[in-house]
Order: sequence, then C-alpha cells, then structure tokens
Amino acid sequence: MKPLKISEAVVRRLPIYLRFLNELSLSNILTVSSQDLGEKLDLNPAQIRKDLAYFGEFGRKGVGYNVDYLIEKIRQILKLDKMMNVALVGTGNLGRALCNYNMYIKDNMKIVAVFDADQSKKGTLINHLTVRPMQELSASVRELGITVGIITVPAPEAQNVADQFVAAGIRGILNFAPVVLKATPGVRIHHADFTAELLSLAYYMDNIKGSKDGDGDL
Amino acid sequence: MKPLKISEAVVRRLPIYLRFLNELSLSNILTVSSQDLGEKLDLNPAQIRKDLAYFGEFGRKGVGYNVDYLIEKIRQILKLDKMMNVALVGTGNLGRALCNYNMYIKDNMKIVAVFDADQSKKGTLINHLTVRPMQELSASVRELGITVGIITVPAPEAQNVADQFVAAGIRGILNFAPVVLKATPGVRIHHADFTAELLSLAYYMDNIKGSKDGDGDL
DNA sequence: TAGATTGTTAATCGATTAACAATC
DNA sequence: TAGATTGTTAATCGATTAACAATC
Repeated sequence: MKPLKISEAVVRRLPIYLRFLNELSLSNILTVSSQDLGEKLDLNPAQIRKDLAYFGEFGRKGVGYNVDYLIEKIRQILKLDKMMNVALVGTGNLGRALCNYNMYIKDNMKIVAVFDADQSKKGTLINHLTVRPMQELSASVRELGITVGIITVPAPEAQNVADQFVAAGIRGILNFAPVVLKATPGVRIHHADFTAELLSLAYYMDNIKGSKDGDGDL
Repeated sequence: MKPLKISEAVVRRLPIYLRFLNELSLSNILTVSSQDLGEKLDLNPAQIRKDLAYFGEFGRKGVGYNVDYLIEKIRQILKLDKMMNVALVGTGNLGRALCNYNMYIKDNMKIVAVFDADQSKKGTLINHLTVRPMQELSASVRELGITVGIITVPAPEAQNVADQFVAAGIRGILNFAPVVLKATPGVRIHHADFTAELLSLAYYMDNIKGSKDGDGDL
C-alpha cells in the first residue's frame, strides 16, 4: 500500500526523531506536536509532519503525536525491533572505543565479534570479546548470524576489509576510515566520516562574522 | 568577485576531493580528470566540475586538473593553510581515542587541550596531554588560541559543554554526542553522529534484495 | 463551540545532471 | 588537426516550506 520510494533525507531524520522521543518518554511526556519537535530538533514542523506521513497517519489533529506510539512506529520503520549482530574489524584506538561504547549502540545492535589483521593481537580481550584473526571472519559471520560490519582500520586497508565483509555475506557496513568505499549492489554502506566533518567546519568558521570578502590575510 | 553563496552540499564534498587528490599526489600522479574523480568517488563528473568552478577555473580544457595545484586551491578554500588549535571535552573511550588518533586530524588541526568534568581525572595523561578541569576552559582557550571544540561527553551534558565552549569564545564545534545542539549565531556546529548512521543503516538493509512488500516476519 | 494541530496539496527553492561550445 | 575535457547554461529532478481544509 505504501511501496512509494522514501528519500534518503527522510530516513536519515528518523533516528533523530526517535532519539528525542525516547527522551520525552523517559520524562513521562505523553504527547508532542510537530511544532515542539521542530523547535527542539531545529527542523521545520511541516517537514516533520510530511516525513512521518510517508509511513502512515500517526498523529491526531488538534492533539499531536502520542510519544510512545510514535516511538513504536519509528522503531518498526527502521526495523529496530529485532537485535542485529555486528562485527568490528580494526582494534586501534577507535575500534576499541566502539567496543567499550556498546551501550550507545545497544539500542538494537551489538558487537558480537572483533577482528584484527595483526596476528599478534589474536586472543587479546576487549570488553569481554576475544580478538579474532581475519581468517575466521566468514565462519563467524555465519555462526553468529552477523549482518552488520563496522570498519575501523586505516584508510588503505578499508576497501579490502569491505570486500571481505561482502564476501562473508554481510548486508550493511558502517565505515569509519576516511576513504570512499566502492559500493556493492545488495550491500548498504554508510560512512561515519568525522575527519571530513572537521575539515568542512574550518570553511565556515571564519566566514561567520561579517568579514565580507576578506581576501586579505589579516 | 565571488561572494556568491556556496551550498553546504558543495562544501561538504571538498574534503572528499582533497583526500583523494592527496592520495594521487603521493602516487606521483600529476593530472586528473573529473571523469576519473567521479569514478573513484562515486560522483557525477559534471557535479565535480561545477563544484570546483564555483571557486575558480582550476582545470585545463582537454587536459584535466593538475593534482598538486588543485590540492593547494582546495586547501585555501577550506582555510586549511594555518594550523587550528582544538580543545576536547570528555575523556571517555571515544575522547581518548580521538586524542591518540590525532594523526588523522593533524592535517591542520591539533588537539592542544583536554578537559573533563570529573575532578578525579584531573592531571591524568592522555597522549602527552594533561587532563584539565572545566574551570580552566576559558583561560586555556584564550592562552592557547583555541578556535575549535570537540565534544565527547554523554548526551545529557553535551549542550552544557557547548554553551561553555561558546562562552569561552570558540568558533566551531564538532559534537559526537547523540543530541541536536542549539546553534548559536557566529558559532558553527557540526555533528559526527554515527549512532544515527547505524540506525538508518538498518532501514536499508533488508529493503535491499527483492523482498518487495514483505510485511511478513519470516 | 473555539483553539489547536494534523495530513496533504501546491508553491518554492535548491541541487544534480545533461549537453555542448570553447579550447587545450 | 583530432581527441579530450573543461566551464557553464539549460533542463531535470528532488527536497523544503507555506498554506489550509479537515477534524480532534
């Protein structure tokens, strides 16, 4: 009934809604309007209503949205109902941080296996998880029902790891390495690219206050 | 001559171009076409040409772009010429990882001061940096000429830290906490929101292969 | 009933892509 | 000269916002 193509921009806002709704729910707030949401999330209320309306009629005119009901609906849409098992490759600083982090992700994703190409790390413990060698990747993915892979290796190795994930049958990848990975049909790749985020931040920083054209170097 | 407003989408692609150009330069490749770039970065060549053309005529017809020249130009555009000093607040797993990481960021940004609200962490060493108490934030920002702040505290504290950054005179913030921060005029805020990235990944994962409407739960 | 707020259509705005003359 | 590739205009596509009837 709604096989209508949903734009990526819309899907990317859903987790933002969800997160804030969870906060409201914890504060025992029962109802919220698109107006309220818009103010808190810095978005246009019309946009929020439109986003949600793609998936159904979740609100009540004159009243707003029932917080818990909307949470339930968004979780369904994002398929956060069932737990997904995650593999992480690359046990450098960032990889280890993410393994310990887990609590943030644990909403519905859990890192259940950790890998590193460096044989000397084999067997090391990271937050109750034993570091495994890459040779075991395929077998682990199968045995543990892993569907998501996280890449936290240095940039030059990232594509190789991605290829191994794909070969092992993983369905989604979150890549932290600062490279653009070649996409494979049937496997979704998202980039968590904070170095790019930092570099583009620089662009806006001096542009901000009324320095007009400013081609001088001060 | 070009005070023309550049779209955010364009600016966000520049670091991606820059990164790949740096790779090419290291491989001693002198020239690159928008075609080549497009293939490697999974972008439309016309878009790349248009993006670059906002800032000047950097290419040569029939030839392409000189790699090193283009690198230089993009660095100028993004204002990566001079080093920017960065403060980081929150020495949990992620914060510590970023401090050690530095190499990736060091292109032009350097974490020069680390803070934590937890007094018991005061004086701890993280990669040659001493953890400071929040009371010292303003003074440090002034003394060390810090212009960028990174937030790696738990979500409920993030807005408070952002406010302190703003009060201290910081010009740009990169926020890793999973909350939307209230923007302040004159201060640019970017979000490094990998939990949202993970949640939206879930949406696309089963949609991928031809499971059509699939309202069953298999 | 009066006030509030949704869902949705239409209008606007912006970003991407195609196409091609200019030119190296 | 012939082939390649830019810079740029025009066409297309998509996303955001405004406006308002429906209705709680």
